[in-house]
Amino acid sequence: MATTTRMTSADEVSEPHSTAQAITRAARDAFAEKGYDRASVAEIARRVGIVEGAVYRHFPSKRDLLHQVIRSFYEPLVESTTAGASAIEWPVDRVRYLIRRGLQALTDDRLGCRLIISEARTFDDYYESEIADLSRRYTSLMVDAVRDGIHRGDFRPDTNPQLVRDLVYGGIEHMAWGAITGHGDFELDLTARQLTDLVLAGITSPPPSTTADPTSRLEAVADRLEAVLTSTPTDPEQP
Amino acid sequence: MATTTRMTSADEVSEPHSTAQAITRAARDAFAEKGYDRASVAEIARRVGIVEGAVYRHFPSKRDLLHQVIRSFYEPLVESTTAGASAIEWPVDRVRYLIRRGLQALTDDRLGCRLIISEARTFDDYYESEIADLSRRYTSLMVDAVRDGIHRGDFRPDTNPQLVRDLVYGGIEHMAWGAITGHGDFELDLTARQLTDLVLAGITSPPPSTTADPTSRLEAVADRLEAVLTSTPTDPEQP
Amino acid sequence: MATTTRMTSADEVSEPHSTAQAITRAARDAFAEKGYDRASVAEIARRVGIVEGAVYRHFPSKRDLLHQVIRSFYEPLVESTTAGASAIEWPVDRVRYLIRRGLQALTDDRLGCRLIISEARTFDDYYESEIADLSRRYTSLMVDAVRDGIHRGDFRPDTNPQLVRDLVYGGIEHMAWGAITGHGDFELDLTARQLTDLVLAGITSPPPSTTADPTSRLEAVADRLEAVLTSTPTDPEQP
Amino acid sequence: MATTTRMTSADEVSEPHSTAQAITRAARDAFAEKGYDRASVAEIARRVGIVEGAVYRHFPSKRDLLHQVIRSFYEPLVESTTAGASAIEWPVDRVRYLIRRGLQALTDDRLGCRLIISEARTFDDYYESEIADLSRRYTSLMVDAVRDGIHRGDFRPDTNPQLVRDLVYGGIEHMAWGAITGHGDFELDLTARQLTDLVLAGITSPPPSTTADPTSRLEAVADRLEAVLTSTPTDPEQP
DNA sequence: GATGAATGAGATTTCATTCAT
DNA sequence: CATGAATGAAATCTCATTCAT
Repeated sequence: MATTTRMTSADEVSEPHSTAQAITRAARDAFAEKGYDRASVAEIARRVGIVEGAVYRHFPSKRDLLHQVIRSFYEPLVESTTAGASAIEWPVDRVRYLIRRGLQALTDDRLGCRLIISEARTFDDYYESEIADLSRRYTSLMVDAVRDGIHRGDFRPDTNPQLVRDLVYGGIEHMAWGAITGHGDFELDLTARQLTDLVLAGITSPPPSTTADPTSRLEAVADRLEAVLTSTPTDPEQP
Repeated sequence: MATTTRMTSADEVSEPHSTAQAITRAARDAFAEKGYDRASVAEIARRVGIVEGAVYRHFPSKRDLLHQVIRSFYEPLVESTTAGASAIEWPVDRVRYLIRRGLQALTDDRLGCRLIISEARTFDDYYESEIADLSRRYTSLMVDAVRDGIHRGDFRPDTNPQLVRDLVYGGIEHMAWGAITGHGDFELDLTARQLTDLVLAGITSPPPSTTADPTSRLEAVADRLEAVLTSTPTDPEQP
Repeated sequence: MATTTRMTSADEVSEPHSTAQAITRAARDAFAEKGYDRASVAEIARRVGIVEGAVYRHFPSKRDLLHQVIRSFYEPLVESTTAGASAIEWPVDRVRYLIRRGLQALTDDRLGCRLIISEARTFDDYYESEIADLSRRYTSLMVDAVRDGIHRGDFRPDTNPQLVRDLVYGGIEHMAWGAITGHGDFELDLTARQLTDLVLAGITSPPPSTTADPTSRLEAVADRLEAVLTSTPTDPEQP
Repeated sequence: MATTTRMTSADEVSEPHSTAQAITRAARDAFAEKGYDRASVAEIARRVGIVEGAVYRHFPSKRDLLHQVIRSFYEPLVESTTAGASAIEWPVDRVRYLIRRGLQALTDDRLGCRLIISEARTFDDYYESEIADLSRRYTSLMVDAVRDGIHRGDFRPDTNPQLVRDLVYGGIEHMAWGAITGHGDFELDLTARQLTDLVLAGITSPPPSTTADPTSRLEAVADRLEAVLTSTPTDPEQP
């Protein structure tokens, strides 16, 4: 029975309604290429090889189709990223992971990313919609990681987690446009490392070896030692 | 009488085509609120209080109107920012200025920013257009500042200027959306400082005063400790 | 039942898109009556009994509709005329046929003719279009016939075939306007004969029949005169 | 004073309202190039260098402007051709003249001719208008010439004058299109001669030596001669 | 579920014409 | 007479959506 369920489930996942999936894919391409408004249902149907009306057997409206398309790309991304992030204990590593994962998504499915970047936010009810939830869940992973890092003392206490989130995801989007429009490409590993280094360098707590503070602390230590040592002569319990 | 005529003339000069300007403003609002595609020329005309066709007396096409609107906002911004940046010698300060100026623009004219962010890049010929030029000129200010800073040794030699540009302007855009859509606001001065600090901390070279000095200071500390320790036995004021 | 189905199928074949055909017909009428520019798509749709937009389900543009309309009339005409002309050996007969066929077409479908005459040539790209090809093919039949006749010695060697073509088809067009606009009609057979006679008389080589007859008769006259004169001597004995 | 009046008059004639004339000329060009419907009043005004509304100071409507334009070209042509034709006595020469004059007009002002050919006839009230009158007057010159020729016995009695008119003017129009659209030019003198020769050959009465009539006349002559000759011997010395 | 045709509302754009100045 | 702005009607075309088959 488990097997049966699994297979059914597998079927549904891999090919639930082949037409519906084909429409979703065609819509994703069309929306990503021309934008939601300029991509017509007729064009999507043409890409699939069906007639316009047939689209409405699977999706109640064009707008619903957009939501579906975005969800089908975004949901797995959010799920997998959430899972991946929650398995990493150290905030620094989690930030590193989130940045790399975000860039990876961009490399894997630029059209999907373009959709989210340019179309998801264009509707009035965006912030009440399911997509907005996904977006919030996704970007809050970074906020949480940074907060966590602040708590643990890895990141500066005055770090603004929202700022880091805007910086990272905004930066990725900015790169995305260069990559999507073909002007300027990026190398995943290198970019991930550089971006991570920059951000971490910007928010990491004064590391033992890098800031001025430690030196003064050492000086303080030295002072104390000196004080102690020079006071030793006056130390009572001298044998 | 001559004076009167002159004043009228002056009025005409300072406000040469009040209708054209009114259209530009209405278009900016409409485009920013609903997006280029969903804002109709009819609506823009209604905002101005003229009929649809009258818009075409002043602008040859809807698209041209968009270009005009964006340019009228972007061009002054680029000019003033270029002027401001070129007057600042130190890269660190220039980066600080560029970040603050960018956020300032966002505070000053959110609708204009929204337009650039969400509409300027939606046309196929974007990268061949005048607006793309403005955009390149604008963001290259940051790239140049960072490059300059690398040359002078203020920024790490392995800093990627394009990455910094994407990070900063992408980050600002990301904030912009939050601010524009009303969800989440930001305080200019605070945000500018935090963003600047983060980025500068991320790219600034291990400061000459923090790396070199500490060593000598540590040596000094060591000397002092040594002195303290070695002097103990040879403590003079022995009773 | 199979038969019924087949017949239906046959009907469908012979009248595959009744709406498209209805549009073509309505467009032909409207274009012919008011001219391309002054006949609106809305009017054409109204004639068919559908809404404006429905026309665009069948024809991508108004202009394309015009082309289609012209082609659907012109192509068969050119084909059939070409076939008819090529079956006739003697140039004189071929010219006769072409003239009659041209006038016949005018009688058969004046609206179609009006379209070709007044609308086909109004577009800038006319001479690069398919319709221009048809036109050239059509009128070159006359040019070829005349050339052939010159070769064979039926027509004067100094005949200008292009001139004949312009004369005949221009003349037919001129008549067409009279006929179409209702002012002045023409009787097919009579006009065809007169036109043919005029043109042939104008280009035929000094005809064996026209020269020979009078000559022989003159010869006869001469004979008689000779007879008379020569009989004079044999006539003295007149009392 | 007489001088003043004359000069004013002269001015008015040579430059009655320079603006009005400029508009007429610009309109002629625009209408001829793009057709009446596709040439806008704005474009005509632009060619003149005035604003749209100014056109209406001189012409009550666009349509009226067209009429004016056509008349200003057609009227002189009709007048001069009428005068020229009426000065020629012999029908053959008159036909020759009319053909040459028509082709000449085409050479002199192709745009004007194009207007008449393609625009004058497109209005519903064409046949009630002044332009139609001009057209009738013009083409009837040929009809009259042919009729005259028939009366005098120069042209065949079965010649159809209307047919000749359609042939000649239709033929000229046909050539005109080739010439106007740039495809195929023509040499005035040669074409005029060829066209005239063809038409005259087609309608001229069998010349003294070619037809039946002369033959019978010759026969009559022969009869008389015969009579004379035979009677002569018996008739010489009549007291 | 799919088809093909149709709908109807709305988009951009054009343009002859008017009118206050 | 000319200007410049505006009008309002109409034109072409697009498109999401519906529906009988």
